[in-house]
Amino acid sequence: MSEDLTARARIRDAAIKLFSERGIDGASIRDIAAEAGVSSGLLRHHFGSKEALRQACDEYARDRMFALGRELVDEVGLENISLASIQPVSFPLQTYMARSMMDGSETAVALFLQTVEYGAEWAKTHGVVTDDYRAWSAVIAVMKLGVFVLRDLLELALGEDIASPTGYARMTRAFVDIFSQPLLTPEQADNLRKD
Amino acid sequence: MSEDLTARARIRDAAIKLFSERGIDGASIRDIAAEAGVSSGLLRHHFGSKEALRQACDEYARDRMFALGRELVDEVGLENISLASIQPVSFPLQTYMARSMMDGSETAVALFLQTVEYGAEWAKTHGVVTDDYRAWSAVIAVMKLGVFVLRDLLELALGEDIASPTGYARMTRAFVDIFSQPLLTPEQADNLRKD
DNA sequence: TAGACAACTACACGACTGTGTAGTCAAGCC
DNA sequence: GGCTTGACTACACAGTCGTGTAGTTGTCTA
Repeated sequence: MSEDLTARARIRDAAIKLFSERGIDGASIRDIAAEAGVSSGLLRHHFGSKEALRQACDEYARDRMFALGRELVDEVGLENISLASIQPVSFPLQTYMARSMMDGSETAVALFLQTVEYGAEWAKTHGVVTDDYRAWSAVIAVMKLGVFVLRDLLELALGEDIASPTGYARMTRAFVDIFSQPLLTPEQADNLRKD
Repeated sequence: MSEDLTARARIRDAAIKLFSERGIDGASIRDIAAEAGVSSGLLRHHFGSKEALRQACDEYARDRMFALGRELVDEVGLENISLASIQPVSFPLQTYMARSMMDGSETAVALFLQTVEYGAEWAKTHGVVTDDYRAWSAVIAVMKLGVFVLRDLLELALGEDIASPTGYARMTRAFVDIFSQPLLTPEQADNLRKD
């Protein structure tokens, strides 16, 4: 939250931080203003209302994430993206977006539905075996969001910050381990499908 | 919320319902009292404070879930439990517990850590391939909780209530599909592990 | 130099929060 | 009968919330 940002940008960054940590209702405009080092009146002057501030944060986070994605693809090409390299910037944005989705914000929910749609298409064209691509994609999507929304619990279980290099590596490897081996045998799967 | 329950039980059930839907901070004691059909003073008379009410709900939900699990194992044996049969009763309790975990309640967080511990042991004894059982179990646990905490989003994507028979079946089958086939090839997994 | 206008602050408002207090009412016991 | 006790309600209190309003400052420009 450096001083060379405009007050408007500092307010927006503070809002993204506190909304992420406490949820929309849990972060008051007075807290956000204090975090940004301005009066609550100035927040109101720049954004009009708490709801408008939240919308501005949503759109900023969404556009910034898209821009980051494009930059990365342009720079290094799609096939050899290093997850670790984008993490420091994209992580707070993803965390905010996950929380905003949970709180039902319009822009965030639209992005979620779009992601589910994309995931379903991906599954179709990549040989995923299911007869309900939408459900498959939706469940994957909420499970992924769970990691962001329940970050505190995850860190408690791991004993370290998942934004730290080692914590992030442990989480990433766990994902790889989970999604590279089947947890159910074909027989177990068939049995469960009968219920 | 039937009338033949004691007022204390009605308040507790109403609290579990509203805490689940709106989170701890989002549900006021006046709303809970109204949902239970009593005055807010009576809520206070029975539970002393909002915090104590939340603790009572935590312990009730935990004990009830344990009891349900025991009953089920005693009745039908471990190997042929039908998921659908316990769903109507256990679902609200799990939803409440997930939300309470997210809100950082002590009893709920303790249960979460216990679950992660149990999951790690399960992975060890069931041939899961990973060199960080705790991380593996923790990530699985938060992903599973994500489904409860982000239930609204999931239902929006599916277009139906996941407590409905068809919605619940779609979700369960998606889980089966996801966890019965690897999403990453061994080569992809090895590449990601190098990051 | 005067005026316009954006950036910014201070303060008061009504609504809602959890909590505290006083009191009513009916059932059980001496 | 009187008396205690637990279930229950009504209401007031202080604090915090989002919002509204009035006013100050500084900078650009006609």
